[in-house]
Amino acid sequence: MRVRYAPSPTGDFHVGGARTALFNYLFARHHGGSFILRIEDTDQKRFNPEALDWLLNGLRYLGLEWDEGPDVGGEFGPYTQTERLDIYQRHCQQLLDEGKAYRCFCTAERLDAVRKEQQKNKQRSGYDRHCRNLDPTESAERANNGEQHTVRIKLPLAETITFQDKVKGKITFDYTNLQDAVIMKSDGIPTYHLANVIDDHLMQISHIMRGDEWVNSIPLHLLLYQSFGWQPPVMVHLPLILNPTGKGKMSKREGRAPDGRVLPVFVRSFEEMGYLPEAMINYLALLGWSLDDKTEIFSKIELIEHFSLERIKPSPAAWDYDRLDHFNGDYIRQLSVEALTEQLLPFLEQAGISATSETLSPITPIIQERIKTLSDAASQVDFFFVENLPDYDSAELIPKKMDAAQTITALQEAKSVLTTAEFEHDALDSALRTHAKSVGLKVGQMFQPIRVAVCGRKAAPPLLDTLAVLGRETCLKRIDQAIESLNR
RNA sequence: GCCCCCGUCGUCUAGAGGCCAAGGACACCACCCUUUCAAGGUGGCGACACGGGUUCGAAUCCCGUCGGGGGCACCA
Repeated sequence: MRVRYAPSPTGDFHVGGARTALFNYLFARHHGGSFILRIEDTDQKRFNPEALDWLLNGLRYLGLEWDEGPDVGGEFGPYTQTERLDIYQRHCQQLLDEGKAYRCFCTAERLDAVRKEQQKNKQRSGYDRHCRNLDPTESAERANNGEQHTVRIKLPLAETITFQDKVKGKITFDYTNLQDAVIMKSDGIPTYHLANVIDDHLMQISHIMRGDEWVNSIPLHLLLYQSFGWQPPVMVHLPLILNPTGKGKMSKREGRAPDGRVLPVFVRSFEEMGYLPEAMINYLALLGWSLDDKTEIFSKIELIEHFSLERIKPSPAAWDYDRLDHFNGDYIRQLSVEALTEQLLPFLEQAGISATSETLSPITPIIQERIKTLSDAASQVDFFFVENLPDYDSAELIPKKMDAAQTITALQEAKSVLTTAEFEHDALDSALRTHAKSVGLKVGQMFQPIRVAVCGRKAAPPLLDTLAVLGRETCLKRIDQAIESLNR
């Protein structure tokens, strides 16, 4: 089994592409086959020099290592199409010689005009086969004289083709509805169709696994295989990923949620936001594939073990950010404190918080179940790392059914406990509870003011652990500041 | 417009004629736990697009309608 992921380096690495790469990878690993990376850079106009790095880094982040590719080589190289132009030329010439393809001298202007006319007359748009029956000798002569031309494949004029797709099942096309597609552009670079077919054959690809948007070109590709006398690979077309709304295929550009939150679509963005590769892979695998009616969490090893083409669904699936967040939170909670601490450090630094393994590790366990992404941590731990809190919001400081004066009293009572208590969870717990009770306060009436005084907000990690980490000095100082703020 | 594909809770899905008065998960709601926020637990809301067949019996098979998606480039 040999499969390939063959992206075009025109833009950033999209999660849709990542899903395709993942399925190819899982299939290869499941069967002990090879996963090949091929760069289809035949579109010079849209080529983006950064795209290759984005792609390679993205695949590495996801942990989808490839066996053959542009950087690692392999016995079927080169793996970048622009380095294989002579191969395409040779094969194209063969089709020309055998009369299976023909040169087209039509100008872009003429093609435009034809298309416009067809649209005006509500006819099917497509090439009118103007050059199809040019005399071969004349055609060769004009080409030799340097006349600009493309090469088009000669489609059967009346024929129907039926083939099997592993996901979709039987599909039938009528060649009459298709047109003589360009296989070689006038600059001597092949189009996707030609290069893709030649490479898949030469690289001995056994299964073509790619997005659904390609099904319409299967008849053309099949004709190409047939023209060369080659056996086509097994076709596997993966359902498209739709926008969260279910409307249209997932955007190629990052969007924004109604609340202003960025909606990432690039692998790089998810990485930067602190999504764990394990969670990404788990989520991605379940978009269009499932094992059974209950298993949700899969490690990469388990995915490899269970993956099968038969269980790929034919219908498209909408992207669900909430579900991804759920998976990511789950994987974050599975991490050891040490591992999570190390993963968190770069994200905190990014946010301008200078934490270290030593200062962060006591905090990690108390925020672990409160974050969905690694970048969420910054806004949760910030108060541990600042010298002075921003001004207090007295509405938060003062508990319901209490006033400023009562709150000040509560804080003063708390202070008296914290001045002497041992700064450790259990000791603080019993000391504060007992004292609150003895001065006639409910636990919450004392805890809320302390929490806000110390953390600067109501929604915060567990209080006692927080106090213990912060230490006596800081806690007392912040409580004083809170009292002062209430007196103002 | 033409061609191809798809159609189970809002979303991801299980379901390959009787095991389904349709199961799980996310989201949402309620309750429990609880010092807040989470996490966790329990419960709830919620779907076979519609209409015809076939069959003793259909979410599952067939046809049509409707809806959705994709493709119709010297882009991939």
